[in-house]
Amino acid sequence: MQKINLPQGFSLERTLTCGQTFRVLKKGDVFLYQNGGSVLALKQEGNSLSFESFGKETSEDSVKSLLGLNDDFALINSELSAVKGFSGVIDKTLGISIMRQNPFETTISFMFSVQSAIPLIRKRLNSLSEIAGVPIETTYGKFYLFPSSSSLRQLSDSEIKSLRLGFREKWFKEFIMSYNEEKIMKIADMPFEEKEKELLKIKGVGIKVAHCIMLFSMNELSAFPVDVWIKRGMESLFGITGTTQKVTREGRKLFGRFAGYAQEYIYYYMRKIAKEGE
DNA sequence: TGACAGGAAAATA
DNA sequence: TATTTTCCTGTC
Repeated sequence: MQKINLPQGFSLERTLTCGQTFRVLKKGDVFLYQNGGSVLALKQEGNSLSFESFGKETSEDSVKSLLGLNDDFALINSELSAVKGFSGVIDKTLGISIMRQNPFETTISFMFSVQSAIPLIRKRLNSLSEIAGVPIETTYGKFYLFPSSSSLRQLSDSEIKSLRLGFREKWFKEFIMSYNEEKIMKIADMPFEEKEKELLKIKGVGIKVAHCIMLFSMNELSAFPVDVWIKRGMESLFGITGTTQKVTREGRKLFGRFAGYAQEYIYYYMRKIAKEGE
């Protein structure tokens, strides 16, 4: 068990459940989450984060990077609150950070997210992991690692069918069959525009999913994924409407280099309001 | 039970 | 090039 001092206001719960990632297992006040080939048991107590690693050992630096703890939240929030009409949103969404996830799992996750609500996405990803992933025993229960590309290639047709991916199935098959880790890593190192262009070449990856991949797994904090919630938010907060392309462009222009953080805040804020309205 | 939720790609103009 | 239509599954 190791401990990390957290930045002021950080919320593990909000960060893991705000929608940027899916395969989180909550066991009481402990969250199980994969990092590389190991499973982390994470627990926050005030400004302290304790973590225990199952499988391979995990360094403190690796946990910090995963959870986006190296981001300068004071700077980010001060820049974003300079945007007229936005500080009220920040006040209600404090503690969320942008995680730095694995591009392979992130691409599949958001490919699965197309025209789907979060519980369904989670179900698909968990089934996939149970079918083809390695189980890791922890003191909090079993956790399946996300499958490697090679084990996904070995799935039978009936196993893939059992995921009930619908029209996403052909994208998934094509992606795993043509997946090349070197190529993805090369894309991750490209400048923003080229990255976006390359990601859009993947079948099943449109502008929203491309921006999710860039923001959550390729260190592009200015990416601005636009889904229905962001459209609602941008309209009600700033009067910005239009196509996904247009809202993406205007959101990036409005918020600048930390637009991705603004996006997470808006997403969390809009969903929270929607829940409270029920 | 039919309406509704949710993005990408193909079709159309 | 910009707008419209089609694609699937799950939930209520």
